[in-house]
Amino acid sequence: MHWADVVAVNLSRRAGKHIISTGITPSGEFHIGHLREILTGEMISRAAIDAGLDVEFIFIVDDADPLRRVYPFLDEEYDKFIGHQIGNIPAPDANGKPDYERFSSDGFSYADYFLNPFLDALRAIGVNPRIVKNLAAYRSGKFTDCIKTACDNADKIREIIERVSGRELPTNWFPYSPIDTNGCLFGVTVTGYEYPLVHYTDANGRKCSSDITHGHGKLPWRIDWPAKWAWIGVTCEAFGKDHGASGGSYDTGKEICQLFGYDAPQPLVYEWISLKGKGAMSSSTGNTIGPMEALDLVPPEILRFLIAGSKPNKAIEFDAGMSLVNLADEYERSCARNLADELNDESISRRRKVQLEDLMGAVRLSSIEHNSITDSSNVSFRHLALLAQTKTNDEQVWQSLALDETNPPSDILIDRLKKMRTWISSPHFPAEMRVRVINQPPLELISELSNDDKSVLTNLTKMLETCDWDADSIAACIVDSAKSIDKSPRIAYSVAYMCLMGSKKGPKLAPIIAELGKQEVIEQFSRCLDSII
RNA sequence: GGGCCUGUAGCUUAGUCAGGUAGAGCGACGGACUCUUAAUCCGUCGGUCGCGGGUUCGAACCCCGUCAGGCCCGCCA
Repeated sequence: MHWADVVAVNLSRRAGKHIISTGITPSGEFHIGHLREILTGEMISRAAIDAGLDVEFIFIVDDADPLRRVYPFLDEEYDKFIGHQIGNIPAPDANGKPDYERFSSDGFSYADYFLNPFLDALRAIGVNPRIVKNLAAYRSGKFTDCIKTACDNADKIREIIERVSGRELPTNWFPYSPIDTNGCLFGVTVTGYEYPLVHYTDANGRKCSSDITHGHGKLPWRIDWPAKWAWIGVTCEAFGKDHGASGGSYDTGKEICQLFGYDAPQPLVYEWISLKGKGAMSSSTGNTIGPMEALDLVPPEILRFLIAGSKPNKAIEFDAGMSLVNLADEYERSCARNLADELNDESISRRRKVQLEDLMGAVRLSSIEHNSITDSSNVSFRHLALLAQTKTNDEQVWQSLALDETNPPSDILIDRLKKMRTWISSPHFPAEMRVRVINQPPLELISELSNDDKSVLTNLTKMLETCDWDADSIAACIVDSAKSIDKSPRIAYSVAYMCLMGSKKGPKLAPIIAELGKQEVIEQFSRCLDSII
């Protein structure tokens, strides 16, 4: 059974409505690591819906969190906003300076600046969660009951965190952080509590009070999280391994949640996505591929397939090079198979059956539209990469695929080709996929040629001299050059690839030769022949 | 220091909860096809399951130890 279906089965033991939750702090550029958070939750939602449950999928935006430091992409001016809630400070402009004008005119915040493009990417990928903004929830009083419970039970919460996480909290620790009169969360020390007021001193030592029912503050993360479970009614949440480690915030949250009179949601811990050969993804070091950048290169269903096809506890190494080709082609191959039929075959082993079920689940959860037919383009990535490189305009590509007005290319295929062209012109496109023609004899390869190979090459060169310069005629020449000495056309293709591209294999050759021009090809073949002798 | 996760074929991995002949996909190799030759089809090769002990009739799986990588024990999410 697919991992998302396993979670759905577990959820079905709990009656009533299910709320599957995800959450991210928009403190900087989003990257595809964040996509795993969202997609893991979304796929559980789909599986739960398929299992007949009443399900809502939500995305909590943690815009009540403070700006922690001036990130490299920010101007020094942001220094004064450190400790301020990111949903309550201006977004950076093109130069990284705070855009006060926009913030005061339409309230466009730092959090919105990073969140909005991510939401666009989510739509493109078929994810449409209900958005819950944390800051607004605090301000509208959604957290009030939980804040009161937390303040009333400060000692119990302290005990839970100290026992479960094994760390000692400072003596002045308090389970609620008010913002000071400037809106800063840092440097504030709570000195007393008399409902509904908390008394505190700010960074400058001034004594102030804050009414906890007004939402001018924030619960620390380890309390904020279970409080959200309680007021929203979250029944399942997928979260990263950082939260999932024992003694981590899920463990403490599970117990704190009980104080709010609520049972913790079903957890699912997922691993990080890293960039192949570059380690973990990090916004601050620039070691990221943003979801938007990824979507320019990778068809959304393939991105879904990446997540759906790996068990959540497996680390994913993403790279936009050869792995992407393999991933995309695996998706296409899987779509082309009739997995249901294969599964019905009584003779397959139990093991095989499990594998087929998992694959079928992964394909099912990869379609952009829930339970639509698969988003297959029916053309392999490899083949499309080749066509996109050898055909300058799209019409020629469609022609080559035998598509015309009566049988037009699908929207998916049109989108794929567009992305393929972007990918080809990007630095991510792998060198081994690039069609490149050489003009020097590849001496090392040629030295291995047999006598048959040499005769075929001689024949081919001669035949091409009198050949009509179109793909069909050239293809015939290639075949005949081998046939004329009773050899497989394979030999002819192989020597031609070696001489023209320096490899033993390659993309469909005749159209490429046709585009190269007769003189160029014959000269290169001749140079190769000369260097053999 | 304490805890958690991961380690299985060249690569990606299933199988570990419930011990019972190590299974796939890709790649590689071989073959077929007068041939969309980076396609398709058929076939073959490939594994001391990180390492060492233990329990057991039997261990990838359970137990102990050990090595490697990652993570948590922050007002971080």
